[in-house]
Amino acid sequence: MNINYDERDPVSIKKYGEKLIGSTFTDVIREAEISYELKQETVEKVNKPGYKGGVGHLIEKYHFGYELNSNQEADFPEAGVELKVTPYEIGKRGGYSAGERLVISMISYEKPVEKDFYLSHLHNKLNLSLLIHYLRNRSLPRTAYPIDYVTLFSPPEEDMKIIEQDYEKIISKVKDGRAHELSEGDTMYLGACTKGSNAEKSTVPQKYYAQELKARKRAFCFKQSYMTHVLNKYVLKKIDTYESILNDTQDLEEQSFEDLIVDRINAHRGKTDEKLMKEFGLNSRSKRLWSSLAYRMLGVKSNNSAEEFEKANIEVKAIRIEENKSMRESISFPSISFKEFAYQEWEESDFFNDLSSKRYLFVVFKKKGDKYVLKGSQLWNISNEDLESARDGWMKIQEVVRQGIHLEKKHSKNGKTFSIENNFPEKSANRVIHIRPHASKRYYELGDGEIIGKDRKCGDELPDGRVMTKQSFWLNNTYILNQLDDDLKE
DNA sequence: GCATGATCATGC
DNA sequence: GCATGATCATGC
Repeated sequence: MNINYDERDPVSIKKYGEKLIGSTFTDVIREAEISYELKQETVEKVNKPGYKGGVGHLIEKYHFGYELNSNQEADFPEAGVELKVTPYEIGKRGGYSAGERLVISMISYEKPVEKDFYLSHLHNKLNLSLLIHYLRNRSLPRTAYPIDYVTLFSPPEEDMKIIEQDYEKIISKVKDGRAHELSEGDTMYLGACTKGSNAEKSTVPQKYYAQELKARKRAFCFKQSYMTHVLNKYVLKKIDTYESILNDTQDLEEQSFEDLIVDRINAHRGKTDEKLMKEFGLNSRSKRLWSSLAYRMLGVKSNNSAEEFEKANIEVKAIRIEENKSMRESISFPSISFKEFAYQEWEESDFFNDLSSKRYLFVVFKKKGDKYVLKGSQLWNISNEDLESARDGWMKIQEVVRQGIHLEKKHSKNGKTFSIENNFPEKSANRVIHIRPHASKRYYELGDGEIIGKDRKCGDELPDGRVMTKQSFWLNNTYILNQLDDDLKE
């Protein structure tokens, strides 16, 4: 490959990058100006199961011809362009999503924070990126992944406003010596994600602001949900399907996005479900009713989704509190694949990624007579401390799966029915999470040849080959109730 | 009254 | 067809 581009010109860099479209990483290595032996070695190395985050390096080194640097400047300083090689995936239902969050730069605990976002090194790095998207298909070796899209991307002004607010929120924790309280779910589009293999190895003193307190190593990133939006809107150029909550960026001059959405809901405090239904012209008592009410209060007219919420991974969750102050439902997560779960690291698990980066907008209704009255709303995400508790529960459940779960038939007293009991920790064993079935029918293959249930799709294979009904992690209803602001519970 | 396994039912 | 919000049934 003849390396030929103008490193001062973003468009020239992009044009040169576009030569990659249609290639795989094997092709990139094949074109490199290195010995045959080294090429062989490189392919082998990249395809090893544990190989980390390096396919981007192949492109930097062999296609663009520069050595990687981890300095604070952009990769092409004269053009102000940062090169980002990042995966995307095609879901079961044909939707496109970002494969990962996009890491931008480390958060330093050793230097004073840069107070002005627009003058910060971070802004310099995220202002203009050359995104190179490859399709990740886990059934193929890594070097066979195809490079499909090359796109210059700058966050639009309305996003930059929110990114700035996110930045302020993150640096104010660092500045207060509270970096140990940072969490990716604290913010909207720009997150503070963990870095390093795990908490034991990657916790360091907050040298500049609180030497005595250690905090997890973290980096600024664009959240995965934000990158999914970028992929669909700017890379694939799909037509926008989500309504916005913000009318224009003016909305953010006076208050933060968080305050704005909570205020919009809270303006309706004290109204009954009946009254709200009438006000918004909703008449069906379907299971969508509660979230529909929330979106209408937010000013979203048609859908049960909003652009900002999709980008920020905010989920609207209606919470109904009974007259005895209990809450019926726990909050479910996508079902588990036991074979993956059994030997996964916590911070690489789907559950961790989901739980730590997700935010909920709780819209709380309290039962009064035969009606529900709106108490208000609260934007919530799990604290770092509680995430540790969840980790503890997760690991105990994982241990049961590794040991080989006990499954036992238990007949009811009259002998007419039976259930399959397991030895997962019970709900009360962990403050934050529990595990429970989530499928339309039960399905078990008990290993002795006995099959219970008809629909194999409702089951999930265990590492030892047996099958049990699909299970999900749930946030305990008692925990959620405990997290609500006092005035929402009264 | 709650825990736990099980299932319903809507909407994409 | 499937994910997921919602709810049920049994037993303590």
